[in-house]
Amino acid sequence: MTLNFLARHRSVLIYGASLAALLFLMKWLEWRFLIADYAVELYGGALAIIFTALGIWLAVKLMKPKVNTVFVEKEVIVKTNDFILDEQELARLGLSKRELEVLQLMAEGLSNHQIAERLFVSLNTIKTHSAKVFEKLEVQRRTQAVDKAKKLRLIP
Amino acid sequence: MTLNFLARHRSVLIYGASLAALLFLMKWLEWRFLIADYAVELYGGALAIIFTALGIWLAVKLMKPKVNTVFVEKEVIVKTNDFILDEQELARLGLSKRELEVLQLMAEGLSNHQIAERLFVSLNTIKTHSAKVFEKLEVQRRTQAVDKAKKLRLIP
DNA sequence: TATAAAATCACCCTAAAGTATGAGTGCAAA
DNA sequence: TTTGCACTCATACTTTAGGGTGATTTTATA
Repeated sequence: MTLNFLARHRSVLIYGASLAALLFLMKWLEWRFLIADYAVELYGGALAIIFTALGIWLAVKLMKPKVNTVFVEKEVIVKTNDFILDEQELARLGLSKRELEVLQLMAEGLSNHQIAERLFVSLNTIKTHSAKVFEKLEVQRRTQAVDKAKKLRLIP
Repeated sequence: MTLNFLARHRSVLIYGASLAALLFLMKWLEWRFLIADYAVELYGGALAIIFTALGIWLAVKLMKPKVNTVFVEKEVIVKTNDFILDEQELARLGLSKRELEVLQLMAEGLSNHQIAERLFVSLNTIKTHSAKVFEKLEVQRRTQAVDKAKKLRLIP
């Protein structure tokens, strides 16, 4: 870490050290030939060097590494299954509320008998309704009715 | 060459010039406040602050900010109604190519007889395949098989 | 080459779906 | 009040689907 720092700021340090040395020499000569009246300059010079170093150290310490956030898009494929009843088609075909109900349950895979039980009616009633549904959808069997109803968006 | 040197070491030169100017100022102040003995502490304090700031400035200028690159995955929802076969589910259930074929035609509303004709096989073959499909899907009737297969994304 | 799985086919039987015909009740609109 | 439609239910019959058992051929893999 320190070695790394030294390596990277070699020029600055050398410059600083040279300047400090020069200052020191200048002061030393001045102090040698005069009394301590000029000790202030030496004191000031040392202070300058020390606090410069301190400032550098603080900056290094406080500096936060810049974070570069790169967003990578990841596609998530979602099948849209939002069903919206085609009221217009429903009206056009003239399917009654009950007929649609039977069709829906048919599509869910219920047998006629099961649908009858679900709706609290007799099996005959269900046969009647499904016959009517087939007639209006112009189909021959439940699988055809379901397929067509899905395509016409009558059921989800 | 010289310009290049100046450009690269601009901060250092500025620092040096600043230091020199400050030294001059120091000398000038020393000479001006030679009488005021109490000015030493104030003088020293100001010097410390100035050179700390200068050090920080120098560090910021010279130090290249460390850049941390962080990769963040951002999910992009792609809504589609295009049918995508769930190969995994298909494999899990162990549906054969032929079985899936029969299931698809079943969902289209074809009777067993019609499917047989379409695939150039006998009605018995279709019954066998559909029986196998029901077994693997754990259902009892074609409408149930179709409903489940759609939900499992085996058929569109 | 042997083996397992897929594909194909047959036959028997039952259950479920689908068709046809008819009837009764309730409700809303003309 | 009458009429038409939706809903409900019944009966009889036909067709289709579904379950079970068994067999043969084809295909791919170890």
